[in-house]
Amino acid sequence: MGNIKENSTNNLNRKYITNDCDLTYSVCMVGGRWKLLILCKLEPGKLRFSELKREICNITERMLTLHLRELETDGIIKRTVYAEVPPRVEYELTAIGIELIPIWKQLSQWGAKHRELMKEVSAV
Amino acid sequence: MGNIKENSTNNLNRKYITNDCDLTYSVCMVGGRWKLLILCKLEPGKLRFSELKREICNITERMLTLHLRELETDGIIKRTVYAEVPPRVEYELTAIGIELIPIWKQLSQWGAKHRELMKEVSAV
DNA sequence: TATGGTACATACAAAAAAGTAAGTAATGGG
DNA sequence: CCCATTACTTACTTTTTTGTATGTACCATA
Repeated sequence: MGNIKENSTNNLNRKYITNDCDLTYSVCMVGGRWKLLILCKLEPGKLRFSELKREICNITERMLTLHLRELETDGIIKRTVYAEVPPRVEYELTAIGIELIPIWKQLSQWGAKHRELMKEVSAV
Repeated sequence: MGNIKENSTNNLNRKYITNDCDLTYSVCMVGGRWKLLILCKLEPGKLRFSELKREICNITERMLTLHLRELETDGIIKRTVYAEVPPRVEYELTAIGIELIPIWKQLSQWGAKHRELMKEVSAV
């Protein structure tokens, strides 16, 4: 997220893992703290920076910026700047980003089911 | 992974996010560096600690232990200890763990497609 | 008695991610 | 000229995750 050390074991391991496994690669791509929340908010359509900020309470501007940048770099969202003052910037899912949606739905359902299951277990 | 500070903003935000969103919850559950690789290896069936270690080159015993513990705590894998010397411990997916498999497949395909796409883009 | 294998545990260090606080550019309106 | 608004930067601190190195229990076998 900030600077990474190119030759740290940590970074080399990340590369090794994501090269080796498409699944790990995918999860890395959306693994940041706020990324999925951002993507969820963008599902219905375009949103401005300030709208995202308002919708995701607790996120700081810095975190929002960083995650948006990474998602953009990874081609999952598209950023459009309008030459106005004060500035207007809109974010939206790209085609490949939209392809994630049906998969999310399933993961989401799995999560809900898992959550229920854990509740039952801890209740016993 | 180690000790977490219960009332840090970091931890409170994690809780807020995972409570709010089943999707983020799911991804958190498999978000550790080596977790998905471990789960992939377990897909065909039970494996011993040492077998996992051998199959996932570069992983340290500490990391393998930590991730296995978390996956176990989260009910995604099951740990069976045999009272032998030297010890034998086997790991396998649970029912809810197995339910993740079809979702992985799709995510994996998405990842492969995304990877191709990024290659094309950077080639231009 | 020393050695070896298995599946860990522990103390510590390094790296990365997340969060805090303050500042910036541009310009239209008062 | 001063202030407000928007979408960010930047420098810094804290927290969390990952990695390194070493140690442990158990008993069978050499």
